[in-house]
Amino acid sequence: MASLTAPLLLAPMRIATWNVNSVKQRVPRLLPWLDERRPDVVCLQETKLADDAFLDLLGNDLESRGYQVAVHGEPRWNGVAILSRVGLDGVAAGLPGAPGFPEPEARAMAATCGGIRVVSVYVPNGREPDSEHYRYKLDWLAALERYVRAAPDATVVCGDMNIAPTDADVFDPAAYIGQTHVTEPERAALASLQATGLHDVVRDRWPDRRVFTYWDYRAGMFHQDLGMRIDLVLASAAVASRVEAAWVDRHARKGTAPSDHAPLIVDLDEAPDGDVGPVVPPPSAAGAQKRSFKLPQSR
DNA sequence: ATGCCTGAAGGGTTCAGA
Repeated sequence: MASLTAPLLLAPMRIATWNVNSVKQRVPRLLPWLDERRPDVVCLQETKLADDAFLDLLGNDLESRGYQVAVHGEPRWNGVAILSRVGLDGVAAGLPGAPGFPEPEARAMAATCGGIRVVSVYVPNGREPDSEHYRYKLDWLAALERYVRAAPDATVVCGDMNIAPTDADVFDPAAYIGQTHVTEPERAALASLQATGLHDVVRDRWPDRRVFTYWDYRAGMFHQDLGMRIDLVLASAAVASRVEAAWVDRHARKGTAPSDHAPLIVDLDEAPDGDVGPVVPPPSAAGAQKRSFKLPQSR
């Protein structure tokens, strides 16, 4: 009876991740976005809601769309969730051995969806280099790396890493010198995490593009495309080999009451080693990706 | 402008975010 499960494990699958900056405020954007993009698995960050409040707010709307829901939140800050309509098994809230500040915070959860171990993470901000919060961030990242090392072959870490991997991932590297998100220890921690065998699938797909996932709300930063790429989908080889499209859904950052982050969308092919060529993203995303390059602007 | 906007909790403001 293995035939009942084997095809399911190889089914095409759309995984998305989105720092929504309060799921309560984002309901008018989240639900239409789910209907438009139809992701099979969604990792959310910064839900900013306790678990019961999340389920009271969205449980029915998500169930009616076919999603099972796993939440790990707090009343006020942080909070992650995983939505899935391809199974939601082995749900684990939190990150074993992760430090707190001082208490453990709701910054990670994992579940197995469609045969893939999916991890939704909201890495601590770090605030100021060398601060207690910065050290907390680095310690937390070390716990994440330990977790990934013990994870199954098919694993994907999705979320807000709060680190720009390289200078190409910030609109003006000079403006960020000495700031969190770009310091060498943070980047080294991220590189070490990736060195466990995780592929940055959006950058892999757009190696030379200006690709951001976060734009400050202030001063027209999004309109000028002055942002950072700090949200990542990091896929193990078994998952990365199936990627047929990986892009930033800039459309979701536009319009009324957006999050300050855009979602990432990754489509997995059904064939692990198929020879299907790259798939062009939907028109709205293709247009966004074709924006002309701009010189970095000083603030 | 060393938080320009947004959100949360709580209370007439402060903290947090990247």
